[in-house]
Amino acid sequence: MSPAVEEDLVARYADMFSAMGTAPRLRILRLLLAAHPKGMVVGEIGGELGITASTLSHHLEKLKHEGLVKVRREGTFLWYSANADGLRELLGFLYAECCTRSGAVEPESIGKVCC
Amino acid sequence: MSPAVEEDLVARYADMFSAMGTAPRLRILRLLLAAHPKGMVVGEIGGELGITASTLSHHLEKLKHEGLVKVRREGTFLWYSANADGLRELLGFLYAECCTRSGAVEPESIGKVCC
DNA sequence: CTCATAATTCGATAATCATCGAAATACAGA
DNA sequence: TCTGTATTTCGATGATTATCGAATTATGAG
Repeated sequence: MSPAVEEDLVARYADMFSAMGTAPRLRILRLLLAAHPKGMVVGEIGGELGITASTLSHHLEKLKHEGLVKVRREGTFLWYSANADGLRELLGFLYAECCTRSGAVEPESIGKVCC
Repeated sequence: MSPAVEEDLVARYADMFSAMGTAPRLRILRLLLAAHPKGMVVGEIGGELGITASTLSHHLEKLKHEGLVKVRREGTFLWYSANADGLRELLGFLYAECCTRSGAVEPESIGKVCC
């Protein structure tokens, strides 16, 4: 991978981490993961977390923009759900940095994976 | 786990993600992981990444405060290194959310772990 | 076409953040 | 103790961010 591309990737992952870097947004993401793959309607998320509509809309926009959630419309409702592809990519990056590339963290300690 | 404690944990993980949520800090962390476990001296980090001393100091303080790096003094030099415990905890959280609790991401897709 | 509901966009504000240069501190050697 | 180097702290500034209520848009039902 060329250095420039790698720099861009790092910047992109930083943005993804930043999107998860506030309690309200991380709670939203957890909620959507718990409701995966169906996801949740905006109003239900707001009701569950006690976030006003406009604030919630901005948070969802940010999460969507960084590829952590996706949205589909169903009539007048918008269903937000976790974006598995984005999360897998980010998790893979963190795993590679911590385990594969540096060996700072032992894979077995992350969670039982197999065997 | 009591709900209050879980909320606190989520807030803490959010702060850790936030610490990784800017390109300069994520680059610092990558650099320290690559130099793990020895770590690097502040001046060397700054030289490598082209960050002024005072800015770098603030970034390192933030990473340290969130438990992502640690520091030891050796004479007049400060050696910063990745904090494996903090990273393992954060990686474990993300893994649990994405793979264990929700099944949104398949463990095998993260990286070759074993078998 | 009008109405009601869902959600976003607008406009604004207070708070946090990233960054810098200059000054201060910490430490080792002479 | 004085000097030089490493690093942090101080003080300040511009930029971004989180948040809110009000206004607007989108959609389907009647």
